Amino acid sequence: MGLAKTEIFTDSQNKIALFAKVFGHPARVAILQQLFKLNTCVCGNLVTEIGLAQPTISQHLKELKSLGLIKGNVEGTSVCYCIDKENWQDMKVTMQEFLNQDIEQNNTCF
Amino acid sequence: MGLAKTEIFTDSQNKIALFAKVFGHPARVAILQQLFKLNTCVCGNLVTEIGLAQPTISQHLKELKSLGLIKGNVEGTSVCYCIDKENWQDMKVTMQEFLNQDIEQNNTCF
DNA sequence: TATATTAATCGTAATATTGCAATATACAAA
DNA sequence: TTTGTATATTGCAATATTACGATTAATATA
Repeated sequence: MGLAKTEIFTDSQNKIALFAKVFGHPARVAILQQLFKLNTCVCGNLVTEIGLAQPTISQHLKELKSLGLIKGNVEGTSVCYCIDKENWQDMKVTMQEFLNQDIEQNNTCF
Repeated sequence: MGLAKTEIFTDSQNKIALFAKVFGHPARVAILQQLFKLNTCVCGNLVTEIGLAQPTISQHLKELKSLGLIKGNVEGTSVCYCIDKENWQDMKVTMQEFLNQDIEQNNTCF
C-alpha cells in the first residue's frame, strides 16, 4: 500500500506520528537546527549550508511549514524563515509526553 | 530518488532522523504505548489490539527491534516483546536534546 | 507422528518520499 | 521595460514504505 491506516488509530497517535515523520529526515533536522542557531531568520542560505538543491530545500521547508513548525515572510526577493515558537512548544508537549511514558510506568521485563 | 542523502549530514542529525522515522507511523506509536501500558510483555495480542494483519505488525515490530527500542523473547509458540529500557533512555536523551533546542536559544523573530 | 498455534518471512501491489532539472513567479534594480 | 536574483512549482525517475495473502518455521499438544 504505502498508505498508513490512520483511521484505526487515535488522534493522539496520529499526531505523534505526524510530528515524528517530519523529523524523520536529516535535512529537516538540519534546517530546524540552523533556524534555531542563527537566531535571526534565514532564507536561501539553507541551500548553501545544507548541500541539497534549491527545489529540494524548498520542498522540505514546505513540509515544516505545513505542520506549523516554521513560518516564512517575504522580504524583497528572498523569504525569511524562522521557528514558530508557540507551535514548537505545543509539539514539544505532545512529543515529550510520548517519550516520558517510561516515567509513568514501572514495568520490569526480563 | 526516494533515498535520503545521509552522507551530507552529521551522525547526530542522522540519528535523530532515524529515531523520529520509526515513530513516524501510528502503528509503531500504538505498539510502544501498549508495551508500556501492559507492563508485562505482550506478543500477538498486539495484532488483535491494533487492527492490522499479523505480518504487518510483525514487520513493525522488526523495525522497532532493529533500532533496539524493544526486545522479544520466545516463550513456547509465542514471542513476548517489551521495551528495552536502557536503549529507550538513550533515545530519549537524543530526542529531548533536539526538542529542547529552543531553551538554549532566545531568538526573536517577527 | 499428526495437528494445531504462533510468529516470521516472502512476494507483491499500491502509494509515498526524495531529489533534481526545468520552469514559473515575484520582485528589485538598472 | 529589461535584466537579474531568489524562491516556488511542476514533472519525473529512483527508491522506500505500508499492508497483506500465502507460506514457512518452530514449538506445543493430542
